[in-house]
Amino acid sequence: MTVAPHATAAAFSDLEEAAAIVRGSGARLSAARRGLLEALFAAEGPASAERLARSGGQAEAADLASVYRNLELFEELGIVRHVHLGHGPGLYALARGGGREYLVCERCGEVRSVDPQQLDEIRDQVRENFGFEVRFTHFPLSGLCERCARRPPGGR
Amino acid sequence: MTVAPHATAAAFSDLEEAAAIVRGSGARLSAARRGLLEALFAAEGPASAERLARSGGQAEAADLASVYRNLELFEELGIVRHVHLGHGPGLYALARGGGREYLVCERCGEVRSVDPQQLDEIRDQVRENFGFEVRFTHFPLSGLCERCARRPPGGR
DNA sequence: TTTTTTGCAAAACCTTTGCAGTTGG
DNA sequence: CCAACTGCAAAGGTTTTGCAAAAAA
Repeated sequence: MTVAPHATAAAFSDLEEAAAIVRGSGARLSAARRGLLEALFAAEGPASAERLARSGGQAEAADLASVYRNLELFEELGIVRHVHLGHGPGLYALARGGGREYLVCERCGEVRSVDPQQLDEIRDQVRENFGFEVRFTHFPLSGLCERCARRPPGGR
Repeated sequence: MTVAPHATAAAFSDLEEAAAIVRGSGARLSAARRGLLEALFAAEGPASAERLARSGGQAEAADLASVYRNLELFEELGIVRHVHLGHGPGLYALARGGGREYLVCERCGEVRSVDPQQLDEIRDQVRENFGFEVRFTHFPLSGLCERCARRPPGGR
């Protein structure tokens, strides 16, 4: 239930800068870590550990255990963030640009990624009514997309 | 990712009426199912399959596979609903009284269950801005509770 | 009796952990 | 060289599936 404590968002705009953060933390920049950074920069959206392991550059997929360990490290360093979009594995993405927030359709699985400020009005309202400081970065805003909301329930 | 299609919420107010729904659907009212219904009615809040299996009335815990199969059946019949409150197992509760919606604190795990109408203002706003029909019955509204929001990040 | 349901065992899925060997600095 | 890191293998927690035996109608 509890979320991993993540450092304040790191500032980096390319692979070299991300690598520098790793080195700067005292951790080693191994081949596996470089490969994982490549995979993260190559991904267009949040990707599973499995998918990142396969796209690391090398022909053979990287070891999943190491991928998870390194994603955890990167998350502590503020390079990566992970999100749970419904059921299925957690998805990891670079923690750039203030982060995205997510809306997911429970019925069809459609994922909409939005800029945090678009949700500020809603954030204000939840804060007023419940004292909750809402964020949809780790668990998304969940509901029915426009299309699914129009179809009657039970329809798949 | 996709959510099980659930029938329109069934109307029942005690174990006998829930049992009648099971029978009425053509399914058999076995001892295991009666025990699971008892466990559901005895639970004060959403409970894991594991916990329900242990509290079915009998001394020995019910078989988990059967519990999951029956919870799925009950969900199709509109007797039960399940919710994912953060990490950890799914939690199951009777689908009575229009259902509750949930706010969960990402940091401390605090769960706040609220009446759906308390969220109508927020629902309206999300519908206007994104066309999304939001509901926090299956995946909760996630954020920081008042107390945690005041503590600086990284503090566990 | 016949069809449904159970209980057990096994597997599937995602993630974590232990450990001996390898590698980065 | 030595601590940090990897790869493999195994286990952990949750949920699903296959199947023969048991129970409901």
